[in-house]
Amino acid sequence: MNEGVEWAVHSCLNLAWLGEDRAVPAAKLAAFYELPAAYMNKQLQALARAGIVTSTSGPRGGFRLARPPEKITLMDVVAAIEGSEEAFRCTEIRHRGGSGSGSAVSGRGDTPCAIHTSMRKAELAWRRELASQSIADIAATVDEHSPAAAERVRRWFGDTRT
Amino acid sequence: MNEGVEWAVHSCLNLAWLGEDRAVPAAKLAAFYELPAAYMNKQLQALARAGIVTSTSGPRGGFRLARPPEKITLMDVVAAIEGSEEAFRCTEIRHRGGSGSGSAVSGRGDTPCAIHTSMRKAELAWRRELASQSIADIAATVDEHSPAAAERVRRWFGDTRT
DNA sequence: GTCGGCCTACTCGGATAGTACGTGTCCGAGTGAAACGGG
DNA sequence: CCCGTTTCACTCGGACACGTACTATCCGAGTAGGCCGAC
Repeated sequence: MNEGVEWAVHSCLNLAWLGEDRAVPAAKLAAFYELPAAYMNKQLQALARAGIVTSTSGPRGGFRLARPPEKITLMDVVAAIEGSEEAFRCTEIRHRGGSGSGSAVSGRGDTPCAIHTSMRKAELAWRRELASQSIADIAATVDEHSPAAAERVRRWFGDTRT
Repeated sequence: MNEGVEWAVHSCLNLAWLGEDRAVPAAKLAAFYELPAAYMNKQLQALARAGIVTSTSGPRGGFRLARPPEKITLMDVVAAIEGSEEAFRCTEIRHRGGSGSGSAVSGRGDTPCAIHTSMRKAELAWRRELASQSIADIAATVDEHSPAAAERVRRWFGDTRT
Protein backbone atom coordinates (compact mmCIF):
# COMPACT_ATOMS: atom_id res chain seq x y z
CA MET A 1 0.00 0.00 0.00
CA ASN A 2 1.04 3.53 -0.77
CA GLU A 3 2.90 5.35 1.97
CA GLY A 4 1.00 8.52 1.08
CA VAL A 5 -2.11 7.02 2.68
CA GLU A 6 -0.58 7.42 6.11
CA TRP A 7 0.34 11.02 5.40
CA ALA A 8 -3.12 11.79 4.06
CA VAL A 9 -4.98 10.36 7.04
CA HIS A 10 -2.76 12.18 9.52
CA SER A 11 -3.23 15.41 7.61
CA CYS A 12 -7.01 14.97 7.51
CA LEU A 13 -6.93 14.47 11.24
CA ASN A 14 -4.93 17.65 11.71
CA LEU A 15 -7.27 19.58 9.42
CA ALA A 16 -10.23 18.28 11.42
CA TRP A 17 -8.71 19.59 14.65
CA LEU A 18 -7.96 22.93 13.09
CA GLY A 19 -11.53 23.48 11.89
CA GLU A 20 -13.08 23.99 8.50
CA ASP A 21 -12.64 27.73 8.39
CA ARG A 22 -8.88 27.54 8.52
CA ALA A 23 -6.81 26.88 5.37
CA VAL A 24 -3.40 25.24 5.86
CA PRO A 25 -0.72 25.16 3.15
CA ALA A 26 0.81 21.82 2.18
CA ALA A 27 4.24 23.02 3.29
CA LYS A 28 3.05 23.51 6.85
CA LEU A 29 1.26 20.17 7.02
CA ALA A 30 4.48 18.55 5.79
CA ALA A 31 6.70 20.46 8.21
CA PHE A 32 4.66 19.16 11.13
CA TYR A 33 6.07 15.69 10.43
CA GLU A 34 9.30 16.76 8.67
CA LEU A 35 8.10 15.26 5.41
CA PRO A 36 8.99 16.42 1.86
CA ALA A 37 6.67 19.36 1.19
CA ALA A 38 6.33 18.81 -2.56
CA TYR A 39 5.37 15.17 -2.17
CA MET A 40 2.88 15.96 0.57
CA ASN A 41 1.40 18.48 -1.83
CA LYS A 42 0.95 15.67 -4.34
CA GLN A 43 -1.05 13.60 -1.86
CA LEU A 44 -3.23 16.56 -0.95
CA GLN A 45 -3.90 17.17 -4.62
CA ALA A 46 -5.25 13.64 -4.81
CA LEU A 47 -7.51 14.35 -1.86
CA ALA A 48 -8.70 17.51 -3.59
CA ARG A 49 -9.48 15.62 -6.81
CA ALA A 50 -11.55 13.19 -4.74
CA GLY A 51 -13.49 16.03 -3.16
CA ILE A 52 -12.26 15.34 0.36
CA VAL A 53 -10.49 18.66 0.75
CA THR A 54 -10.81 21.97 -1.04
CA SER A 55 -7.83 24.02 -2.14
CA THR A 56 -7.42 27.78 -2.33
CA SER A 57 -4.47 29.54 -3.95
CA GLY A 58 -2.59 32.64 -3.01
CA PRO A 59 -1.61 34.11 0.35
CA ARG A 60 -3.43 32.61 3.33
CA GLY A 61 -4.46 29.81 1.01
CA GLY A 62 -4.04 26.08 1.41
CA PHE A 63 -6.21 23.07 2.08
CA ARG A 64 -9.23 22.55 4.30
CA LEU A 65 -11.73 19.73 4.73
CA ALA A 66 -14.51 19.86 2.17
CA ARG A 67 -17.08 18.43 4.60
CA PRO A 68 -17.43 17.59 8.30
CA PRO A 69 -15.04 14.90 9.60
CA GLU A 70 -18.03 12.67 10.36
CA LYS A 71 -18.70 12.45 6.62
CA ILE A 72 -15.14 11.45 5.68
CA THR A 73 -14.36 7.76 5.99
CA LEU A 74 -11.04 5.97 5.85
CA MET A 75 -12.33 4.31 2.69
CA ASP A 76 -12.67 7.73 1.06
CA VAL A 77 -9.09 8.64 1.86
CA VAL A 78 -7.64 5.30 0.81
CA ALA A 79 -9.60 5.36 -2.45
CA ALA A 80 -8.40 8.90 -3.14
CA ILE A 81 -4.73 7.94 -2.81
CA GLU A 82 -4.65 4.31 -3.92
CA GLY A 83 -7.40 4.39 -6.50
CA SER A 84 -10.75 2.68 -6.48
CA GLU A 85 -9.87 -0.43 -8.46
CA GLU A 86 -9.78 -3.67 -6.49
CA ALA A 87 -6.39 -4.97 -5.43
CA PHE A 88 -6.93 -8.41 -6.92
CA ARG A 89 -7.33 -8.12 -10.65
CA CYS A 90 -8.89 -11.14 -12.32
CA THR A 91 -7.27 -11.42 -15.73
CA GLU A 92 -9.49 -14.34 -16.73
CA ILE A 93 -6.65 -16.70 -17.43
CA ARG A 94 -9.18 -19.51 -17.22
CA HIS A 95 -10.27 -18.61 -20.74
CA ARG A 96 -6.82 -18.79 -22.22
CA GLY A 97 -4.81 -21.53 -23.80
CA GLY A 98 -5.27 -25.25 -24.32
CA SER A 99 -7.45 -25.27 -21.24
CA GLY A 100 -10.27 -25.28 -23.73
CA SER A 101 -12.79 -23.33 -21.73
CA GLY A 102 -10.92 -23.01 -18.51
CA SER A 103 -10.91 -24.51 -15.07
CA ALA A 104 -12.29 -22.25 -12.41
CA VAL A 105 -15.55 -22.04 -14.25
CA SER A 106 -16.80 -23.80 -17.33
CA GLY A 107 -16.96 -20.64 -19.38
CA ARG A 108 -20.19 -21.04 -21.26
CA GLY A 109 -19.74 -17.32 -21.46
CA ASP A 110 -20.91 -15.57 -18.37
CA THR A 111 -20.43 -17.78 -15.32
CA PRO A 112 -18.47 -15.80 -12.73
CA CYS A 113 -14.91 -16.80 -11.82
CA ALA A 114 -15.12 -18.51 -8.42
CA ILE A 115 -11.67 -17.28 -7.42
CA HIS A 116 -12.54 -13.73 -8.35
CA THR A 117 -15.74 -14.00 -6.34
CA SER A 118 -13.94 -15.22 -3.22
CA MET A 119 -11.23 -12.58 -3.43
CA ARG A 120 -13.81 -9.88 -3.95
CA LYS A 121 -15.77 -11.07 -0.94
CA ALA A 122 -12.69 -10.60 1.24
CA GLU A 123 -11.96 -7.24 -0.27
CA LEU A 124 -15.52 -6.07 0.32
CA ALA A 125 -15.13 -6.97 4.00
CA TRP A 126 -12.01 -4.80 4.07
CA ARG A 127 -13.77 -1.92 2.35
CA ARG A 128 -16.79 -2.18 4.61
CA GLU A 129 -14.57 -1.97 7.68
CA LEU A 130 -12.75 1.06 6.29
CA ALA A 131 -16.02 2.74 5.39
CA SER A 132 -17.31 2.29 8.93
CA GLN A 133 -14.51 4.39 10.43
CA SER A 134 -14.68 8.14 9.94
CA ILE A 135 -12.05 10.76 10.57
CA ALA A 136 -14.22 12.00 13.42
CA ASP A 137 -14.21 8.53 14.99
CA ILE A 138 -10.43 8.40 14.95
CA ALA A 139 -10.21 11.91 16.34
CA ALA A 140 -12.52 10.87 19.17
CA THR A 141 -10.36 7.85 19.94
CA VAL A 142 -7.25 9.99 20.08
CA ASP A 143 -8.95 12.58 22.26
CA GLU A 144 -9.87 9.81 24.65
CA HIS A 145 -6.38 8.33 24.89
CA SER A 146 -4.52 11.63 24.99
CA PRO A 147 -6.75 14.68 25.46
CA ALA A 148 -3.87 17.11 24.95
CA ALA A 149 -3.16 16.09 21.35
CA ALA A 150 -5.78 18.30 19.69
CA GLU A 151 -4.74 21.36 21.64
CA ARG A 152 -1.07 20.74 20.85
CA VAL A 153 -1.86 20.56 17.14
CA ARG A 154 -3.86 23.78 17.27
CA ARG A 155 -1.04 25.53 19.11
CA TRP A 156 1.69 24.33 16.76
CA PHE A 157 -0.18 25.36 13.64
CA GLY A 158 -1.17 28.62 15.19
CA ASP A 159 2.27 29.75 16.28
CA THR A 160 5.09 28.43 14.15
CA ARG A 161 6.00 30.62 11.23
CA THR A 162 7.84 28.01 9.18
CA MET B 1 -1.61 -7.10 -5.58
CA ASN B 2 0.74 -9.50 -7.27
CA GLU B 3 -0.55 -11.09 -10.44
CA GLY B 4 1.12 -14.35 -9.39
CA VAL B 5 -1.59 -14.79 -6.77
CA GLU B 6 -4.14 -15.52 -9.47
CA TRP B 7 -1.83 -18.06 -11.11
CA ALA B 8 -1.10 -19.73 -7.79
CA VAL B 9 -4.74 -20.15 -6.79
CA HIS B 10 -5.70 -21.51 -10.19
CA SER B 11 -2.81 -23.96 -10.05
CA CYS B 12 -3.73 -25.08 -6.55
CA LEU B 13 -7.25 -25.72 -7.80
CA ASN B 14 -5.92 -27.79 -10.68
CA LEU B 15 -3.63 -29.75 -8.37
CA ALA B 16 -6.58 -30.42 -6.09
CA TRP B 17 -8.59 -31.86 -8.96
CA LEU B 18 -5.69 -34.01 -10.07
CA GLY B 19 -5.19 -35.58 -6.66
CA GLU B 20 -2.32 -35.65 -4.22
CA ASP B 21 -0.60 -38.69 -5.71
CA ARG B 22 0.04 -37.01 -9.04
CA ALA B 23 3.04 -34.68 -9.53
CA VAL B 24 2.67 -31.99 -12.22
CA PRO B 25 5.64 -30.04 -13.61
CA ALA B 26 5.48 -26.25 -13.63
CA ALA B 27 5.76 -26.21 -17.41
CA LYS B 28 2.53 -28.15 -17.78
CA LEU B 29 0.64 -26.04 -15.25
CA ALA B 30 1.78 -22.97 -17.18
CA ALA B 31 0.90 -24.41 -20.58
CA PHE B 32 -2.67 -24.97 -19.41
CA TYR B 33 -3.16 -21.20 -19.38
CA GLU B 34 -0.45 -20.32 -21.94
CA LEU B 35 1.58 -18.54 -19.27
CA PRO B 36 5.40 -18.13 -19.13
CA ALA B 37 6.66 -21.42 -17.72
CA ALA B 38 9.70 -20.02 -15.89
CA TYR B 39 7.66 -17.38 -14.11
CA MET B 40 5.00 -19.88 -13.12
CA ASN B 41 7.83 -21.97 -11.70
CA LYS B 42 8.82 -19.01 -9.54
CA GLN B 43 5.34 -18.75 -8.06
CA LEU B 44 5.23 -22.47 -7.34
CA GLN B 45 8.60 -22.18 -5.62
CA ALA B 46 7.05 -19.62 -3.31
CA LEU B 47 4.20 -22.03 -2.56
CA ALA B 48 6.77 -24.74 -1.84
CA ARG B 49 8.68 -22.48 0.56
CA ALA B 50 5.42 -21.84 2.39
CA GLY B 51 4.73 -25.56 2.69
CA ILE B 52 1.60 -25.47 0.54
CA VAL B 53 2.97 -27.74 -2.16
CA THR B 54 5.84 -30.21 -2.24
CA SER B 55 8.30 -30.44 -5.11
CA THR B 56 10.10 -33.46 -6.53
CA SER B 57 12.87 -33.32 -9.09
CA GLY B 58 13.71 -35.51 -12.01
CA PRO B 59 11.52 -37.33 -14.52
CA ARG B 60 7.86 -37.67 -13.52
CA GLY B 61 8.59 -34.99 -10.92
CA GLY B 62 6.81 -31.71 -10.34
CA PHE B 63 4.53 -30.19 -7.74
CA ARG B 64 1.68 -31.63 -5.72
CA LEU B 65 -0.39 -30.34 -2.80
CA ALA B 66 1.32 -30.83 0.53
CA ARG B 67 -1.97 -31.36 2.36
CA PRO B 68 -5.68 -31.88 1.58
CA PRO B 69 -7.41 -28.94 -0.17
CA GLU B 70 -9.63 -28.48 2.87
CA LYS B 71 -6.55 -27.47 4.84
CA ILE B 72 -5.32 -24.86 2.34
CA THR B 73 -6.94 -21.45 2.66
CA LEU B 74 -6.82 -18.49 0.32
CA MET B 75 -4.97 -16.65 3.07
CA ASP B 76 -2.20 -19.26 2.94
CA VAL B 77 -1.76 -18.83 -0.79
CA VAL B 78 -1.87 -15.03 -0.69
CA ALA B 79 0.62 -14.93 2.18
CA ALA B 80 2.94 -17.30 0.31
CA ILE B 81 3.06 -15.05 -2.77
CA GLU B 82 2.59 -11.57 -1.35
CA GLY B 83 4.29 -12.00 2.00
CA SER B 84 2.82 -11.88 5.48
CA GLU B 85 3.50 -8.24 6.32
CA GLU B 86 0.44 -6.01 6.52
CA ALA B 87 -0.31 -3.81 3.54
CA PHE B 88 -0.54 -0.62 5.59
CA ARG B 89 2.81 0.09 7.20
CA CYS B 90 2.68 2.57 10.07
CA THR B 91 5.95 4.49 9.95
CA GLU B 92 5.13 6.40 13.12
CA ILE B 93 5.41 9.81 11.51
CA ARG B 94 3.50 11.16 14.52
CA HIS B 95 6.76 10.97 16.46
CA ARG B 96 8.77 12.96 13.98
CA GLY B 97 9.49 16.62 13.60
CA GLY B 98 8.27 19.78 15.22
CA SER B 99 5.06 18.00 16.05
CA GLY B 100 6.63 17.62 19.46
CA SER B 101 5.09 14.33 20.42
CA GLY B 102 2.78 13.88 17.51
CA SER B 103 -0.86 14.15 16.71
CA ALA B 104 -2.59 10.82 16.35
CA VAL B 105 -1.55 9.90 19.86
CA SER B 106 0.18 11.84 22.57
CA GLY B 107 3.25 9.67 22.50
CA ARG B 108 4.04 9.24 26.16
CA GLY B 109 5.82 6.24 24.71
CA ASP B 110 3.53 3.32 24.18
CA THR B 111 0.04 4.52 23.31
CA PRO B 112 -0.99 2.83 20.07
CA CYS B 113 -1.42 4.86 16.88
CA ALA B 114 -5.17 5.22 16.35
CA ILE B 115 -4.79 5.27 12.59
CA HIS B 116 -2.70 2.14 12.64
CA THR B 117 -5.30 0.45 14.82
CA SER B 118 -8.15 1.30 12.46
CA MET B 119 -6.27 0.19 9.37
CA ARG B 120 -5.27 -3.04 11.03
CA LYS B 121 -8.85 -3.72 12.04
CA ALA B 122 -9.90 -3.53 8.40
CA GLU B 123 -7.00 -5.66 7.29
CA LEU B 124 -7.83 -8.31 9.87
CA ALA B 125 -11.36 -8.48 8.47
CA TRP B 126 -9.83 -9.09 5.05
CA ARG B 127 -7.51 -11.80 6.35
CA ARG B 128 -10.31 -13.46 8.28
CA GLU B 129 -12.44 -13.64 5.16
CA LEU B 130 -9.59 -15.09 3.14
CA ALA B 131 -8.81 -17.63 5.86
CA SER B 132 -12.42 -18.80 5.87
CA GLN B 133 -12.29 -19.88 2.22
CA SER B 134 -10.36 -23.05 1.42
CA ILE B 135 -9.28 -24.42 -1.93
CA ALA B 136 -11.79 -27.21 -1.40
CA ASP B 137 -14.58 -24.66 -0.92
CA ILE B 138 -13.75 -23.00 -4.22
CA ALA B 139 -13.53 -26.34 -5.95
CA ALA B 140 -16.96 -27.22 -4.60
CA THR B 141 -18.38 -23.94 -5.88
CA VAL B 142 -16.97 -24.55 -9.33
CA ASP B 143 -18.25 -28.13 -9.37
CA GLU B 144 -21.69 -26.83 -8.59
CA HIS B 145 -21.72 -24.17 -11.30
CA SER B 146 -20.06 -26.28 -13.98
CA PRO B 147 -19.74 -29.97 -13.10
CA ALA B 148 -17.67 -30.74 -16.19
CA ALA B 149 -14.74 -28.52 -15.21
CA ALA B 150 -12.93 -31.01 -12.97
CA GLU B 151 -13.21 -33.81 -15.53
CA ARG B 152 -11.96 -31.51 -18.30
CA VAL B 153 -8.90 -30.61 -16.22
CA ARG B 154 -8.14 -34.24 -15.49
CA ARG B 155 -8.47 -35.13 -19.15
CA TRP B 156 -6.24 -32.28 -20.36
CA PHE B 157 -3.46 -33.02 -17.90
CA GLY B 158 -3.75 -36.73 -18.54
CA ASP B 159 -3.54 -36.61 -22.32
CA THR B 160 -1.56 -33.69 -23.65
CA ARG B 161 2.13 -34.38 -24.10
CA THR B 162 3.34 -30.77 -24.24
C1' DG C 1 16.08 -64.11 -16.67
C1' DT C 2 17.84 -61.04 -13.19
C1' DC C 3 20.72 -57.77 -11.10
C1' DG C 4 23.88 -53.91 -10.90
C1' DG C 5 25.84 -49.87 -12.88
C1' DC C 6 25.77 -46.13 -16.03
C1' DC C 7 23.65 -42.72 -18.73
C1' DT C 8 20.46 -39.49 -20.09
C1' DA C 9 16.76 -36.53 -20.03
C1' DC C 10 13.89 -34.15 -17.07
C1' DT C 11 12.77 -31.01 -13.22
C1' DC C 12 13.51 -27.74 -9.76
C1' DG C 13 16.12 -23.78 -7.84
C1' DG C 14 18.39 -19.68 -7.73
C1' DA C 15 20.89 -16.00 -10.21
C1' DT C 16 20.24 -12.58 -13.92
C1' DA C 17 18.01 -8.57 -17.23
C1' DG C 18 13.84 -5.61 -18.41
C1' DT C 19 9.99 -2.72 -17.16
C1' DA C 20 6.23 -0.32 -14.72
C1' DC C 21 4.92 2.08 -10.66
C1' DG C 22 5.72 4.54 -6.44
C1' DT C 23 8.88 8.14 -4.57
C1' DG C 24 10.83 12.52 -4.68
C1' DT C 25 11.76 17.09 -6.89
C1' DC C 26 11.24 21.17 -9.61
C1' DC C 27 9.29 25.25 -11.81
C1' DG C 28 5.41 27.96 -13.85
C1' DA C 29 0.28 29.82 -13.72
C1' DG C 30 -2.95 31.88 -10.86
C1' DT C 31 -4.53 34.45 -6.95
C1' DG C 32 -5.52 37.14 -3.15
C1' DA C 33 -3.71 40.30 0.07
C1' DA C 34 -1.22 44.21 1.12
C1' DA C 35 1.05 48.43 -0.03
C1' DC C 36 0.85 52.76 -2.42
C1' DG C 37 -0.73 56.82 -4.47
C1' DG C 38 -4.42 59.85 -5.71
C1' DG C 39 -8.78 61.98 -4.83
C1' DC D 1 -9.70 59.53 5.50
C1' DC D 2 -11.26 56.44 1.72
C1' DC D 3 -10.87 54.05 -2.61
C1' DG D 4 -8.83 52.12 -6.82
C1' DT D 5 -4.71 50.37 -8.84
C1' DT D 6 -0.58 48.14 -8.90
C1' DT D 7 2.65 45.13 -7.22
C1' DC D 8 4.27 41.08 -5.23
C1' DA D 9 4.87 37.19 -2.45
C1' DC D 10 2.51 33.04 -1.73
C1' DT D 11 0.14 28.74 -3.04
C1' DC D 12 -1.42 25.17 -5.88
C1' DG D 13 -0.97 22.30 -10.01
C1' DG D 14 1.16 19.66 -13.23
C1' DA D 15 5.56 18.20 -15.63
C1' DC D 16 10.17 16.04 -14.87
C1' DA D 17 14.14 12.52 -12.73
C1' DC D 18 15.20 8.57 -9.57
C1' DG D 19 14.79 4.17 -7.08
C1' DT D 20 12.57 0.02 -5.93
C1' DA D 21 9.88 -3.95 -6.72
C1' DC D 22 7.26 -6.71 -9.92
C1' DT D 23 7.70 -9.21 -14.35
C1' DA D 24 10.10 -12.17 -17.21
C1' DT D 25 14.04 -15.13 -18.52
C1' DC D 26 18.06 -18.14 -18.50
C1' DC D 27 21.23 -21.68 -17.09
C1' DG D 28 23.25 -24.98 -13.74
C1' DA D 29 22.70 -28.73 -9.80
C1' DG D 30 20.36 -32.73 -8.64
C1' DT D 31 17.63 -36.68 -9.40
C1' DA D 32 14.97 -40.58 -10.81
C1' DG D 33 13.85 -43.45 -14.35
C1' DG D 34 15.34 -46.23 -18.18
C1' DC D 35 18.83 -48.72 -20.84
C1' DC D 36 22.71 -51.78 -21.37
C1' DG D 37 25.65 -55.32 -20.33
C1' DA D 38 27.36 -58.93 -17.35
C1' DC D 39 26.39 -62.87 -14.62
